[in-house]
Amino acid sequence: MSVSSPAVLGIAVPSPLRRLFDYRPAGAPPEGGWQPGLRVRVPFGPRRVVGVVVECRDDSDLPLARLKPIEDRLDDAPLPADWLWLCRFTARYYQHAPGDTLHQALPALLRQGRALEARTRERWRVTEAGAGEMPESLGRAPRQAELLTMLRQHPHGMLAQAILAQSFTRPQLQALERKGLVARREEPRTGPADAGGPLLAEPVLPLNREQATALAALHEGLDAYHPCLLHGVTGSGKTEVYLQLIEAVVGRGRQALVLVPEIGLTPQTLARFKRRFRVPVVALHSGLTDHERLDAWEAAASGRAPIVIGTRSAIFTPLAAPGAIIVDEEHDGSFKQQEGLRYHARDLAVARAHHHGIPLVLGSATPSLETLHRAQSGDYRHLRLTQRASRHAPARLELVDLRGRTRRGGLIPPVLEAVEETLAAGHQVLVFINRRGFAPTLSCHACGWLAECDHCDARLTLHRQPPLLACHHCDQRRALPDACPDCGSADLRPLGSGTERTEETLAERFPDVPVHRIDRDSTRRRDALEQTLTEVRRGEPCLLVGTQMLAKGHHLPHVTLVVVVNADAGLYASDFRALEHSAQLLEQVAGRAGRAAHPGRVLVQTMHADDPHLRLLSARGYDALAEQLLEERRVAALPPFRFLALLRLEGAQEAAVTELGGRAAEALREHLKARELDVDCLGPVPAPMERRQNRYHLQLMLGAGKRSRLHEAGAWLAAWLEAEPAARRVRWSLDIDPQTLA
DNA sequence: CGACGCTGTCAG
DNA sequence: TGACAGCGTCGT
Repeated sequence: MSVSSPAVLGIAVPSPLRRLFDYRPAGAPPEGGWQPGLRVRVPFGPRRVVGVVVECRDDSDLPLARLKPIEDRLDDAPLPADWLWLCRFTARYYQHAPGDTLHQALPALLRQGRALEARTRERWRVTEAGAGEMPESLGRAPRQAELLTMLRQHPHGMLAQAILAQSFTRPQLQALERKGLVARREEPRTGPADAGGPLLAEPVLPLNREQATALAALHEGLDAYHPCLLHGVTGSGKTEVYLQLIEAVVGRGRQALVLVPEIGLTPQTLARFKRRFRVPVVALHSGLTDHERLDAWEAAASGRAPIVIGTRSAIFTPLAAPGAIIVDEEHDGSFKQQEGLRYHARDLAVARAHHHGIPLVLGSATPSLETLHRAQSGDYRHLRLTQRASRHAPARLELVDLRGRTRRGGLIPPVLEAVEETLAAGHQVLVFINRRGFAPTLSCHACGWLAECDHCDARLTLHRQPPLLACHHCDQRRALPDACPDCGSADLRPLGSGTERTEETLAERFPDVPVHRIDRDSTRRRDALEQTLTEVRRGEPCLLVGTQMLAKGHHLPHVTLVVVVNADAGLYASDFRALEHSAQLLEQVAGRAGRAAHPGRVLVQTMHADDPHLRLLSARGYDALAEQLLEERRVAALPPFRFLALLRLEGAQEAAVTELGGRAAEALREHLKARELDVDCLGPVPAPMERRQNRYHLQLMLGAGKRSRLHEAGAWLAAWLEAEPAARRVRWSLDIDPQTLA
């Protein structure tokens, strides 16, 4: 087959510019000819960068003579086509620069130009000759003789690493190799995908009727795009369904990709997957080195890794034989990247499963309203798991009215009594408080002064260990003042409670019981969280005080009382998703209670015990509230009934940001009117926290009933901004399907 | 006079 | 985004 050579290569280079750059091919084309997916090194301005060929064409907007030739070709074969497809889809959908998108989706070493090759390890074993009698030639080489003896005891050979660890040397190995007594072999680092034999390393767990029905439904569609919401209460055994689906997928020689929330990729979760299967489970987490990450990427791309499990960015892992995608806790906010390329891994999972024609499972006890809506409208199959393994009904939320009650460390007397009773019964208590630090802020009792950040429109949080005032939105840290900077009074008092203060109060009140605090400050040390949880799982009575970190994933079978210090944060927030997220969080926290032999109680402190949403959640649970919220969204024309995009603008000078925002809105409105596009444009309005890190934040909201219209308007706006000189002094980004309006 | 920082421009 | 040029300020 002759391969024609294109005159022009459209190349994605690492830059925020939303276009490809054209180059002329140079040097020998690879065996398969020039193709999208090949990496090249190209001159770009004063730099040399690694780019990826995206288009092979015969013409360019520029005269061919003005195009620079590429400097170097880095690959013989293109990067995986499924990966390139997803990157291009992502760049288009999120209106992001193609080069930047591709680079973000590539392991660091590939980004730097490193070759993509299977990383191997070296195994040595004795040859037939070496297995016979000890040759005389080794009479004067005692170490070689010892080495040979050792290798003879390992019929499957030994890794070079292990041999060298026994203080043998490489020259000794090579000497034996020259004598034909031992041989070396390179083997893949992760074992071969299929060594024959059974797939499972442990038996499957028996399924209840609902699980069996769900699994059967999933089995029906193994060869087609088949999206399902696996809607199962905490403890209903979603993971077992995933595991048995994966068994079927891998059994057919395909690969499964599992996405989990950032907080969900715990050693425990991973251990459960690894325990079940005899095939390699590749985990992609933040702790990997660049080499390990490249290794994992290669293992997935080559098909050697049948099971890939990872957080948000793992959606960009290429797969040789995709068989299913599972998104666990699909409602979790960590699937949405909140800066730069603002993609949602769950939504990309949907697109990817559709592209490959494979099943997709979105699992959650508290599905996002988006997913719930699509399940109800028939886009997704709705599979429910309502039974808990423990046979106790999920704990109901009991609302505790805070009005007019004195609080100690955030807790009122009847709640403290409930804590006492639970501890006395030999159980554990979890106190959930969504504020780090000692207290939300410091105030002057004489004049009402509040400690505020110099760089943000925010209060400084009071910390006690170490004692300081810190801003949770920027890096400002200040020493504690001795007196009020306004009136000089020395009567400065903490206002409200954070984890540190609640911990302190509880430790004073219950001196005989250990109090463990779990938040970002206390678990900064690696493994600190796992250590504490191991301790807690031993089951001795104790108190756990923590933030969101505690709400998700972790099994705490001895906790029978959960206290939510304050449920009001999301109740009346301006963000239209705040209530949904609050309800999900409360339900998740409640799910921590009473998983073992004892039923649980969940006490929810609130200033708004009469709030209808809160009452509905308490009386009838998340599903009922979700129905209500969906109805409200429909009436208000908000997602999932309408599609949104948010233009965020930020800059050091307020005037420049405001001016640009105003003109962008005006230009867009004119365009929408002229083209009769059914898209509305709200703003510009200051962002909820207008000043952050001394930068002003402004936003413009676009809404449309049809995705294609929104897309068109967004693309036009991005193009306008790129062509606008004033936009260079203001940082701007387009957030398609924004998760929060902050 | 050179060191430094700010701003504007350009990238095929 | 990042490299660099052009320009102004400042310190010795």
